[in-house]
Amino acid sequence: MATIKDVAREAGTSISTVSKALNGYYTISEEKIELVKQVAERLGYRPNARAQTFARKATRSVVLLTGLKKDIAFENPHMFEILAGIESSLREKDYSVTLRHCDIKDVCFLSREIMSGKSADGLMIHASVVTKELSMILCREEIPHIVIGKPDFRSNLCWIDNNNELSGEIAARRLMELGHRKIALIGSLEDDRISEDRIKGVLSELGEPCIAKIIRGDSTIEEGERMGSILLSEPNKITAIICVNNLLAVGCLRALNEKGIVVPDDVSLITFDEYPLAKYTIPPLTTVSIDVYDLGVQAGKLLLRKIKKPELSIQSYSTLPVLVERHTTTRCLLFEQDTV
Amino acid sequence: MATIKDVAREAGTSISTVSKALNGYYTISEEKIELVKQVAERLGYRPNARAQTFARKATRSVVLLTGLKKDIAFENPHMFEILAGIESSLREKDYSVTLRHCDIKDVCFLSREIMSGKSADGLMIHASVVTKELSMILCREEIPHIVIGKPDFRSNLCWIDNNNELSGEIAARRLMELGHRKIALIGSLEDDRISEDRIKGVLSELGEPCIAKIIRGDSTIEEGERMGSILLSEPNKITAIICVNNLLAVGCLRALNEKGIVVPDDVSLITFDEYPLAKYTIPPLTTVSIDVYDLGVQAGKLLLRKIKKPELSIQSYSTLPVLVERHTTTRCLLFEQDTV
DNA sequence: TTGTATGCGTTATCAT
DNA sequence: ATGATAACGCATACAA
Repeated sequence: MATIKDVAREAGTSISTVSKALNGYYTISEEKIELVKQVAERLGYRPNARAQTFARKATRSVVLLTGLKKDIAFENPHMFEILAGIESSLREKDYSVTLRHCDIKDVCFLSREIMSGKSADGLMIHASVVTKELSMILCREEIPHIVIGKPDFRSNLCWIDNNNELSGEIAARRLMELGHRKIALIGSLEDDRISEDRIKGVLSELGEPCIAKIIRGDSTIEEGERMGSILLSEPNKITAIICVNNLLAVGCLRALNEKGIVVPDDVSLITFDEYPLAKYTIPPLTTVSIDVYDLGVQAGKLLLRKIKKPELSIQSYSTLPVLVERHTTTRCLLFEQDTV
Repeated sequence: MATIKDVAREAGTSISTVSKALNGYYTISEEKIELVKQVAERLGYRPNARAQTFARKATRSVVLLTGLKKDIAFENPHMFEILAGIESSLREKDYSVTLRHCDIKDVCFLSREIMSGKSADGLMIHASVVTKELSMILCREEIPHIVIGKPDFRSNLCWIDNNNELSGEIAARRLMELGHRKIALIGSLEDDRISEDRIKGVLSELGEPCIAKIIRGDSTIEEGERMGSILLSEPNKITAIICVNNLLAVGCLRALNEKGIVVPDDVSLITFDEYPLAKYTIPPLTTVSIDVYDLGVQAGKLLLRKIKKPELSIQSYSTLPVLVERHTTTRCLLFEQDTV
């Protein structure tokens, strides 16, 4: 295996010239650079990454700390989609991600071990494992980091998340645009923060007069179906329903089917996220979705900036939701006639 | 930041003693080991991983080469579940995985770059990006590797996969056990190797007399529905259906529902894989599934062995399918009466 | 059992 | 523009 020494000898120069030539220092003459590159090519020289890492005092890598228990990829594919995004933006700058399983119990120990052991230049940490203690450590020791998801406590952590409240607003606004004025809302229970945020957004956009009813229950298909039936048995005529997630929407769709109500002609239905079922229902669901891949891309870029300039204090970043209009929403003919 | 030098000075010994004490060399006396550990602890000493990596001439890491395009995590969560398994078995031995996007076009270049640049000790490569040329390189240069999935050509590569043919056999056998003798098979098109393997397994177990019909089509819900209807309109009374994958099963289930046929009382239905819909249908699907996480665990272990002993020539390994009996299969009452 | 000395392959500083 | 050389922090062969 050829080393930098061999290249230097063959090219008749010093190793420092070789190093500079290959790393694009502008103090080396064009001819030397050409020469060195040719020799390197001829000898099949590849810089030893381990030595580079050591000499440069930087690994050009970050580690992602997150739960990786069995079935995680099926229960939470979002995380891996984010990971794919992260990888892409890091790769662009010649950085790499390494994956590390992590409990909430050992996140502090691990973070310390990784950073003080210098096995990575920065940390990405899934919000589900961050603690206040960790937040202290990261900030006090000025560790370049970014949390994936919003921590559920106040801190100086740097985090990135999607904006569920905004998603709620977008869903509501779209229904309004389509002429709907009697809108019901099927939510999850109060301890589901995502659900609460979306509901908040919906309400802020809709205003009281348009809300026909809010109803909450467990986040399952069965509960969605139950709540859907309740909604339909009410005297107040509803023209559209917002379901706070996929499972509730599927359940609700079933309830509508059973009662012979045609979607979207009789009632429009809108929900959030692509996963797990949005495109498999009949008709496929209109949703307000997140570009999770892009979330990862942004997370990677942010962390890279923090690594270059640790004093930088970016705090948080939210990605924009997008409306994916499939086949459960349509113009409300009822009110259409009023306005025309 | 304390280095090994500092520890040596504080402990009043040499750095080599410190190194040995901390790395469990048995030539160091108990007392010295105790002393060194205490000093190290007191100084908060952490070995510099970059220096270790350099001195040891090993990174204790492997890289996973696979496609990571947008939406990959939703289209192919299996790969990430495997990844989680890989991480777990590597972590146990203090190794780590780093993730790297890779096209089929640049897999050779990348593999070479990573290995000759010494940025990893071994390679895991997804079958979808391996080529014959790559296979030559890996074997000729004796690169510790393992391919995730079976390469679609003969080679000396080391690979790991699940056994779809065996899955087919298990599905068939289970239906037989339940007393079914008139069984139909809904498959994907001939170019779908997974489908073909499963069909092969089913046929080998079932034998001609039990097969009522084989029908093939595109791997979509709609096609599954179409094929299901065809099956049901035949005069030959079917008591069970095997669908080669989730989408076809869901479509078939729809066809059955439409005709008012009750599953599993009138007809049993069995399919393969958990993803994407097996547990969301009514009733939830009985499937023959793969423990993908375990597939990853095994892959990790195998690669580790290859790294320790590169001359080892393990060639392939298959994981065992498991029957997940949910609610679309039941005993066949028709034939039950005959035999009792 | 312990210590000395060398090597690992680069990068980077400072002369020239 | 080029080169000599000192780091980088640890592991390890060998000497004691």
